[in-house]
Amino acid sequence: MAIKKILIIDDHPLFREGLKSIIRPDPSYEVAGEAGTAAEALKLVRGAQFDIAVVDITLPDMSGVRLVREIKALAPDIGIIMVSMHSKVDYIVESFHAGAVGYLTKESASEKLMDGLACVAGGEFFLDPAVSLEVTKRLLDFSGGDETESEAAYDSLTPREREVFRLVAEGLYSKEIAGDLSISIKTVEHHRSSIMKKLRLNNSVELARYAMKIGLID
Amino acid sequence: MAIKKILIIDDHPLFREGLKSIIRPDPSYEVAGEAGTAAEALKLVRGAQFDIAVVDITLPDMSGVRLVREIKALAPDIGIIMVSMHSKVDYIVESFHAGAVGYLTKESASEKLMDGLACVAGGEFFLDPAVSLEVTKRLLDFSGGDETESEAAYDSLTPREREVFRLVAEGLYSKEIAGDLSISIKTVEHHRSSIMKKLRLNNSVELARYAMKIGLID
DNA sequence: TTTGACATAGGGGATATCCCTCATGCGGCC
DNA sequence: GGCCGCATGAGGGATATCCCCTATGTCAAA
Repeated sequence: MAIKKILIIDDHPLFREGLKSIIRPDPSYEVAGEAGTAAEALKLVRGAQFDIAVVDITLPDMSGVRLVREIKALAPDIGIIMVSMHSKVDYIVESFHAGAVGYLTKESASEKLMDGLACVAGGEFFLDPAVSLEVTKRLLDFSGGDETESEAAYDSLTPREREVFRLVAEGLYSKEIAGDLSISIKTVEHHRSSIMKKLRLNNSVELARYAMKIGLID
Repeated sequence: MAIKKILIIDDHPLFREGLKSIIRPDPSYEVAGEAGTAAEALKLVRGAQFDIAVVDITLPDMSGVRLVREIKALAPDIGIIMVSMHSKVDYIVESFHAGAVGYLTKESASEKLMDGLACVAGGEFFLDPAVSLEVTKRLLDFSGGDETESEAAYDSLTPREREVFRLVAEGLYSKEIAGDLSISIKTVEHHRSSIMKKLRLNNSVELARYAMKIGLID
């Protein structure tokens, strides 16, 4: 079989270097490209053929989950392994729904990465056993209401709502946001209300957490 | 000169593996120990001699900055390089005040790590040039009021306050927290108020962000 | 033993939030 | 033209927040 070409997408060069060091000893694989942003990654995907992409779930310009969708749209045959800081069930479920076929956390041991590559190269799914317990449950009951909930929900926000969303999450009061955007407090509150309704959030703290979860701030 | 013994402290095995791969080719250094938690790290420092410690600023059981202080108390001669996801000025200033002599971000290129090791081994300070601009300013005016602000401030919280802190940051209402802890709403509000005063926060959203910044939640 | 820190609890008040409803103007779209 | 999504704005009300204040019991340290 031909050597598998791998694309590494992570905004931390030091981490990319680590992944490359782990992959390099195995002659079955070749790191054929690396990107620090989603934009760079998409450019590479358009310009060359890759067999496997290793994608960090948090990127500066786009969430990793959304990037997965865009990559799969351009190159449906590419196998995608997600790498995340967190082992949150939601992320994993979303990643698989978006088209990923592997998932491992940065807490994983390095052999896990090679296991994952082997699985994906062989056309199988791969899940870090450390997190697979709770996840398989969630993956199995895909009838259970909202699938890609948080990501899809965020997509449903209007541009103005996203703007207000960010400012609220930054810790500004409605009053300050109104001043910044030169609109009335009532309008800000209306947007905030719409945001919380769409994202099913109960208060500003949850809103801030959500914003951080999807990498909108901090 | 003898081979420099290095201790790597980071809660992500994959990242530790990456660092080891980068260091391994250079025969001047030897990764003589690694730890995933502050507790493990301190155990290793007590049991063996290390020349340099590479410390991640976010650890599960203790902040990297506090760990630096504890390590320096046990082994004053050890050279400490901080590695952080963020290039936030505060972190860097705090790290140096705590006793670190090097700082680089995970955004840094891998050669930077070796540069840093060489500097520290030679008894010099090391700062990733990418961030040194704004930092040198702050490091020079060390008279400028609050030094270790955010970390020292968090340390000043009482156990009960930390408990309430976490629950507030999770998005619970004072009412719910009062129920959880079986105390009155007024007491919860009092704790919350003390927390915000000590940490100089203006509202719950900032409180949540602070909690995430220091890795208390999510 | 007195002092001080901590956790507890409450009063009171200004302000912000959260949750409705309603209304207007502006663009697309069918 | 009529419909709909979007941004804008307002009114009103329940609840939470944020900011003061005082006060009590406990426990450890000085």
